[in-house]
Amino acid sequence: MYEKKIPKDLNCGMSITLEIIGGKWKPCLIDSIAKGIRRPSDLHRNHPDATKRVLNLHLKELEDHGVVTKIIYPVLPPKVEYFLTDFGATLLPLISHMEKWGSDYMPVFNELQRNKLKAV
Amino acid sequence: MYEKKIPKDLNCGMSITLEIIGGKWKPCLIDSIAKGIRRPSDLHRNHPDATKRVLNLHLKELEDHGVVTKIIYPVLPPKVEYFLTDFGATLLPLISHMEKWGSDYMPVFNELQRNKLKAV
DNA sequence: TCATATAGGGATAATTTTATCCCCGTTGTC
DNA sequence: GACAACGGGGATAAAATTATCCCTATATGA
Repeated sequence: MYEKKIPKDLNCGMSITLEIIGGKWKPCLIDSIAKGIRRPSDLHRNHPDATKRVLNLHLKELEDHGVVTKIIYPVLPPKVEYFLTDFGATLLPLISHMEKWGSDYMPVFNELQRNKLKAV
Repeated sequence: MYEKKIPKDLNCGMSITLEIIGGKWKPCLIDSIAKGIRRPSDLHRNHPDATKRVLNLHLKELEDHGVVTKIIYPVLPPKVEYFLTDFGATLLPLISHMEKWGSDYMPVFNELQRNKLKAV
């Protein structure tokens, strides 16, 4: 990504976890790649709300962090595929845990949001 | 927080989870409060790298999201305590999962960072 | 010949998050 | 009287993240 000016705190496990999966589309990307959606264009079709640009940036970071491997086939038109590394695969249980918590408490959360709106 | 202009996607469990615990100090705050550190000044002492300002903002959001309860004692000098709600307590296993993953892979991660620096 | 699909990225702007600085009022202590 | 501790927050700046727009290049099919 761009050059960062505030050093990260790497002593805390949580900050490392968030450094790796904290991007807006990273969990989705990891999930999709794990499900076999490997090509950039397919990933983009799978997440139309994200820009190609951002997906590329995030994929680059995931690659830099050792979560995915990028394979460029020397053909034309170009073909690229991303694969989850073994390291990246260790994230899957964590991601589903986070996803599950959010889904379980989505009703609670949305209820709160509605009440807040009424109060305002 | 400030007024947001880009609507959040509330269909995805992951986005709700990150909405709730995604702030820079939120997991630390939840963790500290769960451990019995309840007063704002104590929380600040516990996380000196964070500003009082940011801690207040984050605590406010945690309160709005129903994760903590704020109790203001009508005394002088003022006394305030935060408590984890039952809802907030359901976050604890998730947070320790994230914390554990980060700690487990901290060596791997730091090794990668070193190699990247050498390459540059 | 022209549109489309493929993968990528530069330049810049908008948005969001976090940091910095300084202020308020009260009580107790030196 | 001066000062620290308590909890809080306004105004503003910096930093980080994400969005928008447009361009490169090649091959295929209409």
